[in-house]
Amino acid sequence: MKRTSLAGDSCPVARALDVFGDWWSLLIIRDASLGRRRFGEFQAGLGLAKNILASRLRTLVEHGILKTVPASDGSAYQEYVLTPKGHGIFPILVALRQWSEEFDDHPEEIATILVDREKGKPVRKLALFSQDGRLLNEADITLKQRPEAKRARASA
Amino acid sequence: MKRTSLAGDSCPVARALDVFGDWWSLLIIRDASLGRRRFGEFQAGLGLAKNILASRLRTLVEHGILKTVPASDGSAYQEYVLTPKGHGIFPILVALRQWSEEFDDHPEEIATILVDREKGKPVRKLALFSQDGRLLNEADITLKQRPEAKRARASA
DNA sequence: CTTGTGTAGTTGCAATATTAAACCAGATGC
DNA sequence: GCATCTGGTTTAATATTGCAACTACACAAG
Repeated sequence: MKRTSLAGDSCPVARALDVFGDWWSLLIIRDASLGRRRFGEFQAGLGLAKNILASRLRTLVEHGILKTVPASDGSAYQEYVLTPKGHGIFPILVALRQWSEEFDDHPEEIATILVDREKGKPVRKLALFSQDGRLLNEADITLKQRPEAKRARASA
Repeated sequence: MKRTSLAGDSCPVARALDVFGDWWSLLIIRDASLGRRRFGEFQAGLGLAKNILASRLRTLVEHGILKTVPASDGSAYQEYVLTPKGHGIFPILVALRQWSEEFDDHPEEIATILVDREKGKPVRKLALFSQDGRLLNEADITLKQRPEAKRARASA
């Protein structure tokens, strides 16, 4: 009766959700990407229970999204920072943000906007392009079975 | 002691997660975007308990992501289809997929690839551009306080 | 070195959510 | 009309979440 795991699923969306698809993980990752590093910072900023936070940090570290490093202030504590795999989640956060900006019923409650650091102007919407540079929308794409070949069989 | 709601949060990421950030909603939306419409299709395809599915469908309809329509086969049953707000989640699904494709520890278990329908070639990675067309990455952006930010609690 | 305070958790318990399975009503098919 | 299919709801067991209390160690002051 455990919560059903999506780990072995063949769908990459499900596989991603299996790693950080719970109620808090993406918010922890968001805070990490904003520079929060310490257990107490996450706990105070998110307002979640400490046992839940400890559990989430543990699994995010296990999955290689966060790693622990010695505290940057020279103390004996540790800090949690994003790995490259964790930084790879950034586009997902942007996509979530842009969906709320476009479709939220109360957009006036949104406090911040994403701007490019150089010019201070809002960014464009994330866009999907074909290999030859055409702009694609949902109707222009389809799923194809992955060619099973690829990896050299038996790396012997 | 209820599961803490993120609905009133000022962060657009949290607001999006409040709507479809649970264990099953995004998978239901994924299936809907692949053309699944019937309760039984979702239930069989996802393998989740029927009461959970019923509950999720109800809240997704309440949030305006799905709507019910008369069955397309002329029967007296109803079907669930994505609204424009629901179709707007598509880039999030793409971002999740691309993260798994790039960072999953067992990418050989991923069954499908996303191709453009016209040429049948894999799509490019989602990309974020500035208003004047420069390609941006995580380090090139920053958050700015929204000018007319109204009341709200908590973080960025 | 002793006391006090802050940080980072763990533990125990109550409340809530998820699951699986049984049940049920209306629609469909024969 | 009767059996079956579809789309749920109900019930009971189990798992997860949230909260509060507790602990262990770090650090700072005296």
